[in-house]
Amino acid sequence: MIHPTPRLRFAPSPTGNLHLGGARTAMYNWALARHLGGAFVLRIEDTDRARSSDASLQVILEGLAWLGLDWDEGPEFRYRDRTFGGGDYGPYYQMQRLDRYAAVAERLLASGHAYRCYCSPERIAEVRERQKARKSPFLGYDGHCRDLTDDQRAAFERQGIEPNLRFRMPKDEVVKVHDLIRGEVEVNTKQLDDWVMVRPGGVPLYNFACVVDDLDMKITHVVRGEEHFLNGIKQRLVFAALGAECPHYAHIPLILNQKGGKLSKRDPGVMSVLEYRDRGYPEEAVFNYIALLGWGFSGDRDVFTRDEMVDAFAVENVGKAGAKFDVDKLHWMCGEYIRRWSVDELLARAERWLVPALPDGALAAQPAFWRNAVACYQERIQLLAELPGKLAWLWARPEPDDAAAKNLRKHADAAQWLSAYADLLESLPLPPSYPADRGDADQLVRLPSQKDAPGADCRWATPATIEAATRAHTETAGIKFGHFVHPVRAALTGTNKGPGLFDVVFLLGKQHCLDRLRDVPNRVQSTT
RNA sequence: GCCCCCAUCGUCUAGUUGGCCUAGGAUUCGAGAUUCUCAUUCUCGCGACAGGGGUUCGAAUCCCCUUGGGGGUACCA
Repeated sequence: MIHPTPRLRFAPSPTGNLHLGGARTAMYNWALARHLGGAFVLRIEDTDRARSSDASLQVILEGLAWLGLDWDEGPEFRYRDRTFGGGDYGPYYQMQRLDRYAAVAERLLASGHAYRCYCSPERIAEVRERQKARKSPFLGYDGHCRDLTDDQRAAFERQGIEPNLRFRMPKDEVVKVHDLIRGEVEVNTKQLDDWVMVRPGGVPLYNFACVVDDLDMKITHVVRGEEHFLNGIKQRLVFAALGAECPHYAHIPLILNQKGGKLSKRDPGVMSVLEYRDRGYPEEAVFNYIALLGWGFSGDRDVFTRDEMVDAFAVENVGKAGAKFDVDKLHWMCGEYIRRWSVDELLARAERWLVPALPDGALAAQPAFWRNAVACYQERIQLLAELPGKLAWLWARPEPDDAAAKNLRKHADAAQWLSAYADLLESLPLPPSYPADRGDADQLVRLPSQKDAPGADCRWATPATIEAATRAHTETAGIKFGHFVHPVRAALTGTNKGPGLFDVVFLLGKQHCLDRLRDVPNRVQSTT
């Protein structure tokens, strides 16, 4: 009887980074565990000592934690204010469970399900070459040591050859399995060879260690990539040899890169999840997006919370076809989440990118100012990392880009417009330029919306009053407002895009506005 | 080579027991509206049941073949 409480696990090997594919597998296990009210276990399969590294382990733990895939049991790990892991079925590192594997291996050896193999790697390779040469439909171990006599074995031992342990696969047997995703599948064991369970020296290999652990940890459902499908057959046979029932298996299709091939290191899709974090992808967006890779939340909604996902999730509904990774939609999703945040939330999330980019201590010194600055870009970014670059014109005099320079030259009178406008702004009570103390201006005025701008008694020129004055100015000067705005924005920000012009003027403050309006056109002309 | 799996707009998908599908949503792309630019928002549009055979009164939905993809075939996981 399978354990009554649903128990799922994600069992990565710390031999590389955690990419979106692995994260999705972890997520589906996590979601199913939560959906069923069971436990989510994290187990580290570190038996490949040559390739396992602590760095990889850290990336995996942190990546999972970042995405909010909290594990009930497994390695203990602190992330922000929470501690994950622990549990009564440990240890959760396979290299700490060697005695368990040895004990089970002994059992299998005694029952005849396993046998010692003394073949050298060279001989194995030779066998394979010969098989290939004669185009054998079967490639794999030939069972050379499958039926060694005691004498033969003793002879090998005397030579000092350390054997590995192989699993004695049934010959030509049809194994019928029910996969939660694939349905009924039949596999003939003649495709499979007697695979190695334990290396010479006692470190187990995947298919063996995995079964011992799934058994010991009372795992009820195994959700993993379809590359493990045949492993599922091998593992099922080990469970049977042990007289145990195997868990439910669900083999999900892989995530494909944009060309339809396997995810490779050079594809953006295979960045570590921590790289996504470091590039300013909101974790909710990444979570939401990868949930959609192979699974549909509903017919008419793509954006949902993690609780909603847990509520709706069923492995049976995961598609059978591989899904291609689409950066465009991920980026859209990121923008979608950023726009849904409050401005304060955005500011808090952006801190990590703002602090290193801004002058020392700037953020802490004038939070209201930066709150306004950031608010102007909430609808204009998809990744948090874009913020410093977008805001740079505020503290560094911008070099007009090509499009902006063009706007500055477009009208013959532009230079005059700018200097006249500088005179106008000079007469207005603009807030002082950053980093000077801007008084209460930033507290009183909330950008980019002018809805909650204060009334006429505000001692500062607000975007609304600046706009009114500007419109009046262009009207008397006989300048078309639409034409006027472009060179001004170009002079002030160096680009032809961005926030409303009067938000720009308000944020920039008096001195910077005057400097740029009076200086930039000269510099542009001199460089052309 | 052999084995297994898959197949709806460019992409992610809805379509669960065949009829309500002249195939729905999202994204991308195109057009328009709003507007000081960009962005947001809104409206409209382009765009798919891989092909061929069946079964059936009726198929995107069931069966077969072909084609096309993916995976496996380790002393990796």
